Amino acid sequence: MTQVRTRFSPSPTGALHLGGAHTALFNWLYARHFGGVFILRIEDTDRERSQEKFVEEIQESLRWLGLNWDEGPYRQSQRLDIYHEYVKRLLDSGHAYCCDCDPEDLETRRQAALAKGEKPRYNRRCRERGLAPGPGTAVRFKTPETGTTHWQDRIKGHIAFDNQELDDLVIMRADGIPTYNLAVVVDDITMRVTHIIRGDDHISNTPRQILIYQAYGVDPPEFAHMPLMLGKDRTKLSKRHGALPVLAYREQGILPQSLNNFLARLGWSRGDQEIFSMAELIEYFDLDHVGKSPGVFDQEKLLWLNSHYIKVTPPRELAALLTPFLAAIGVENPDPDYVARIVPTLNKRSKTLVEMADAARFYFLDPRPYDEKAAKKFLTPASVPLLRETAARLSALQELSEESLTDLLKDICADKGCKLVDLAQPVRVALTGKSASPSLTELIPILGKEECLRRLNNAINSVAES
RNA sequence: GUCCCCAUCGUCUAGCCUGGUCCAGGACACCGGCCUUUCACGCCGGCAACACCGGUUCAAAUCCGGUUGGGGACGCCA
Repeated sequence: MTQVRTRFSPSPTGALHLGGAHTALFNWLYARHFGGVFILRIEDTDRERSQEKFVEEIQESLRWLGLNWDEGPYRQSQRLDIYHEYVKRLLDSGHAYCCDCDPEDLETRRQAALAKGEKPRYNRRCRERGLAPGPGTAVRFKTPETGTTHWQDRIKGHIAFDNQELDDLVIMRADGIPTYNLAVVVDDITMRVTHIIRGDDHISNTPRQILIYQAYGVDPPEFAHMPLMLGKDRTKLSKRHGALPVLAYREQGILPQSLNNFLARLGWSRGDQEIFSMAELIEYFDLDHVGKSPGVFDQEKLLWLNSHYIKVTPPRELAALLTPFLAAIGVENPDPDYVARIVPTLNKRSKTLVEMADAARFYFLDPRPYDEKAAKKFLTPASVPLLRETAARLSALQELSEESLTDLLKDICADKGCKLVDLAQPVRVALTGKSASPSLTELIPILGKEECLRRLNNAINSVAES
């Protein structure tokens, strides 16, 4: 069996979005599953809209997701000579012809046809004129006027188009730049791509491309058209649905593994399994279990996966990922050991690294000013004796451990005749500034005795002042 | 409009190819409860779907046809 070769071929006209990441992932997984080659190809034949910064951003996005490529990035803009040669071959073999129709005229005809509810199609004015190549002359593919073009799609099954439905598409513009359909085919032939996995919005391009393969006498690769990802309103996913560029998810504190797992499970499944490591994804991924129907992007599920991965990622590892987010709340260069210690107290209560950094604030910064509602409710004159007692006993405590602290808190309650919650909440606000936090018995040892005493006293003073 | 694709809980999906084990399973979300020093986690339970019509068959979520609905494509964009 020949080696599997897949490719991801974005056009750098914008940032890499979820949909792009989805197809990139499927191509990557398929290649990795079969020990094949994953190629990155930049389709930048649209000079107007292509931008170098997007080429960079796309690569950065793929790197973040861990979707490494084995070849490329190739750029179509640097392969013009190859396309010219291939166009010439089509011209020479009579599979293509030159066309000097006025683009503006064509455009008005198109609009008119669409307005009348007809399928816009080129009238083939130049098909038999035998025009010679030259300035102002585009090249069109001579599509067969009869017959059908069909293929066995690896996801959708058998698909057929009447050749009559296709028209003589432009394969090279008047300025000598090839169009998408020509460039893809030439690239996929020369790069020996074996499987084309792409969004099903490309289905209608496929018969045209197959015809071009046939004109070159080359067997087309396998096609697999994956269902599109839709927004909540079931239309093509876009910004309005809250779908963001891939890198925006990184900024929001989503782990790459969460996004990969999410994207993999959208359209593909393996029984009831929801959680997949990258290794499992590579091991199990196949085209046979890719569904045919489109899926809706569900932010909630992504967050659920993210909270899962935040929980299971080893503290040291997560600490490293969290550190950049700590910088955002003003904590620069924190001690890695200290961060690793706080992680286990926060990972069950955070859905994103942004949330986690926010919840970690009190570990680094003074809890004042206290959360207004929390202070009003719990830092009351009545709580002062409890805070004093806690400070006194804490100061006398030899060893800060969960057990000793649990005992300490319970003893105070027993002596003062109060419920644990009535003691814990004022202490919590004093130490963290909020009414919700990690458990006191795990946070106190991390803050340390001195710091806790300091905060307790500050809280007592703040009650006195108010 | 024309062509193409699709159709199981609100969402992601298993099951469909190789009809019966499915009065349809899992997960997210949601709603209860338990646990509990707060918030979470966790655990237990609940709600909730085979788009519709017809056909084939002893038997259909599963096969066939149609209807409806949704999506996509119709560029000298990709």
